[in-house]
Amino acid sequence: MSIRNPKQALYEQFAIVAKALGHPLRLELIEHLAQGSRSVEALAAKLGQPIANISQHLQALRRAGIVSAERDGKYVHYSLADDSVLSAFASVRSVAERHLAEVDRIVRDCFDARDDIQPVTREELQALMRDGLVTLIDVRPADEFALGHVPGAINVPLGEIKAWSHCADPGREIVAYCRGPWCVMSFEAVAALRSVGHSARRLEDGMPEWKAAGLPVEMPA
Amino acid sequence: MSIRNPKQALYEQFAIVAKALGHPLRLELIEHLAQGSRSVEALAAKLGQPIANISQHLQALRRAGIVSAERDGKYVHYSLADDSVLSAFASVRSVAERHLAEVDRIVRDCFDARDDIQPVTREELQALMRDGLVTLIDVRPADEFALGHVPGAINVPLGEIKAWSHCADPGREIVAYCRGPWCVMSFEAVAALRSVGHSARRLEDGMPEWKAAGLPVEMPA
DNA sequence: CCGTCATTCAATAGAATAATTGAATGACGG
DNA sequence: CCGTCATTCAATTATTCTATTGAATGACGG
Repeated sequence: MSIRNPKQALYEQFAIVAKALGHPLRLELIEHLAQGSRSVEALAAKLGQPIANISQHLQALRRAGIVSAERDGKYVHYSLADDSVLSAFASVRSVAERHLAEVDRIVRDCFDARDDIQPVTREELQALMRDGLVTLIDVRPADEFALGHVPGAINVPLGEIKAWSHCADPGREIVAYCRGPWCVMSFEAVAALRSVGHSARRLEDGMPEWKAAGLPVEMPA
Repeated sequence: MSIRNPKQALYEQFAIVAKALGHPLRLELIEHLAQGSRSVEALAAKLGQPIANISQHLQALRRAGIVSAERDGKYVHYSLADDSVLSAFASVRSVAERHLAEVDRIVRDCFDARDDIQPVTREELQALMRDGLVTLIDVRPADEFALGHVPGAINVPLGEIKAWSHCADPGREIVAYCRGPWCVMSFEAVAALRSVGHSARRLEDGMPEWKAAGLPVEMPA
């Protein structure tokens, strides 16, 4: 073991944080925790993974200071340490988006048919909502909607989008949002709505980014 | 191999980037590359590591889109892909600084004696330089100074600081900067200058951050 | 065309990480 | 106090990562 100067010791700590971000499952955990705090069991169900595996990944994230855990009776609720985690995630994503050819390829293959849909910015949406010009739908599952959503949004989980679209006013534009910038749900919702003749667009990013931008969040009683 | 949906495929790419940041040596490479582009050999010398090892780490960084390589005759010059890398590094650092107790400990143990020195902000420094009130020194090695420095700064590598301090005007405040926020050199320079009676402070962050903020950089012919 | 030199590749051994399984812990409810 | 249930721990195996060594590549200079 070589003698470490303070800088190297610090860099080892920074590396612990980066390493904790360096696994797709853990990134997905962060995305879900960004919606609100969750028990181990709930996260395991969302990700379709064994509980012990999720528990260990969560502990890795906790050791890196990325999430914090709070015991509540039988359950342990995990949540993101703070918004700096989201911004670290966003920075890493930005590097990948700019410089990895594989990211380009995936986006082209899977999202390209939909890239003519210019996302609505948060400012734009606020203006549209203020003027009552659009219907805003939150396509996340009901439990995530319940943990906080954009004021005025109605919850239409992805599975119910087809049924809901028949009742919606066809002359009114629809804006959809979900968990975050690369969450497929809002892409799919917009595609489904457009396929039955609705005018629909995505909101840029998702709920966590809305909240991190300091915009109001509605929480059901 | 399980079937991957597009989101998981993207998250694997993001994880590649984060994983590449997840090693202390690679973080140190990024710090050095942030000063300017470098050959493999030069980086190996700076880090005191075998060339083959550095070469492999650089290739890991390149696969993650973090650095780019350009052949120039016998030499291959590596440089940072762009400023998004610096901001990713900064985000990771920020998470570690906020949430890792070990980072606190290291900073307390190694930098605490100097924490009464409020760093000078970039704006403050610009005003002070405009009014000619301070002497600005760049305590990095001469080769890094040559790759770009703050206009008006004079190069006083750390080893020469003691000798230089005798010639410096004792009535004039000195501001020192180096490679970045946790580069020890400017801390040590300030400590050395204060120990011989000078009034000295650190600039916040270092050269790469100055440049990333869009401020002017002086490059010798 | 050949030697030199910077860099990369290939192969190895050792260390760390990931997923799985089953057992242990710790808190609630009767 | 006992059974139940959410979570964590411990142990195992397979995989990946790291550092080192020595050989291969590729470009320059004579």
